[in-house]
Amino acid sequence: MKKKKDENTEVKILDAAKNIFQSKGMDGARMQEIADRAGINKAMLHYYYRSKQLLFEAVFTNAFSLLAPQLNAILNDDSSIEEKIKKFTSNYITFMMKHPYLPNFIIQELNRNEDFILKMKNNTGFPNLEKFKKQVYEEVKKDIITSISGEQLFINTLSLCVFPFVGRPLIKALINTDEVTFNQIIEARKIEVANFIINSIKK
Amino acid sequence: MKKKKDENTEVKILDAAKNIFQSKGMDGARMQEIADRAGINKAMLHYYYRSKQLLFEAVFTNAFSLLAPQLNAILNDDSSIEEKIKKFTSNYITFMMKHPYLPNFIIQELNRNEDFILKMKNNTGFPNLEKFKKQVYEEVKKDIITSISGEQLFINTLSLCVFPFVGRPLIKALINTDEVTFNQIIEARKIEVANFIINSIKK
DNA sequence: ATACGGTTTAACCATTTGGTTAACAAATAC
DNA sequence: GTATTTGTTAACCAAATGGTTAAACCGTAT
Repeated sequence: MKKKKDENTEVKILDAAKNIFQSKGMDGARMQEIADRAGINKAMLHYYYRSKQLLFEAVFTNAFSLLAPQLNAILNDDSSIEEKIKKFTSNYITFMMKHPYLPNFIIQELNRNEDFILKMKNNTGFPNLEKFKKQVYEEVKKDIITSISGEQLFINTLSLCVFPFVGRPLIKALINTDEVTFNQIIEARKIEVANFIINSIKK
Repeated sequence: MKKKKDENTEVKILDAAKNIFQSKGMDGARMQEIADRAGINKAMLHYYYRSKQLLFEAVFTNAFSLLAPQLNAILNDDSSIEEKIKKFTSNYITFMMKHPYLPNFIIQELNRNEDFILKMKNNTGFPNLEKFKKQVYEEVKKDIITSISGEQLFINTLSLCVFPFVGRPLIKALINTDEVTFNQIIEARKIEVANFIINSIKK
């Protein structure tokens, strides 16, 4: 089987690249460091991925397509807004606790190169908010929840879930707490965030 | 007056460095680009600030001390929690609309080098949450607001204010909107966020 | 006028960095 | 078995980059 070796190497490279890019960013990452981490010669990086830019894009796309379906699945299921909020916050916070590097990586790199998101948008599976927005509109009309736009509710929910991960060092310093306690606070948010939101919008 | 010239240059450098560092980050910034932007010779950067690292730290400290007092002022004044939330969200969002680069810069660089925050903590004027926490505790006890910890309420408030600026490109893509509309949404949040929070915690 | 201090510049330097090459190794095909 | 393709490496390269230096500049005091 001739594929054995190169598949291994290709995966090893991607894993190493993931690790380095996600902790140091595109600009901070060094090709040599990626090669070292993968335990192979630097030339192999170019053999499999041609350039730093392309290797980076592979990592980024990979990371993004890990995050996007999570959003989509919940936004488009058939439960009520309240149910959706509960599922979303709990799932998303759990997910990010497993991949704490991810949100920051994606946000950081999207800020560095805004055009990047366009490539993602063209991918199938890019999250679509239409159903959620319509649903919010309906529930507001039926007086189930207070008057709020789908966009604002979505931004609020996303902010409450993601920001503690992105702003971790800042928040940790501001509330003057250590790593362990901070993780407990995050853990508590799996439920707290949903309650906070629902408390706010439920009539 | 011999100070005239160098003060000008020093300030010109800091301004240019601010601009470059805040849009490209420490790793992405180039000393030559900073010099070009300041309209001076690259050697001057080292004459006034010795190294890239020190120049960066000057910019960072500068940026941070622009943000910190904002927090402190509101957290330590004598109004009720509800008043504080209102002031805080409105002030903070207004502030960030004026400096849209700032939150991302600070968060990005704190993630790159977590030790950095320690230096900031030693500065006088680093925000202190004690009063706010005590106040939340009291208002919960008096049944003015629902049961919530000061930390969680603070994290929620900060998240709702800051995240839309940090995650701007991502959110813009997700809610599928253009720059102008997005700015309107942000503008609306000056009031929306406070209402959202107060709705949630007020009994 | 001249000597002196800080300021500014062009040229230079060592190192790092992304990327290439040419030769070697190891499968696979014939 | 041998030719051929694929995978891997060490050595190399040019460009970029942070930083230095030595000389020039310029306002001021003597």
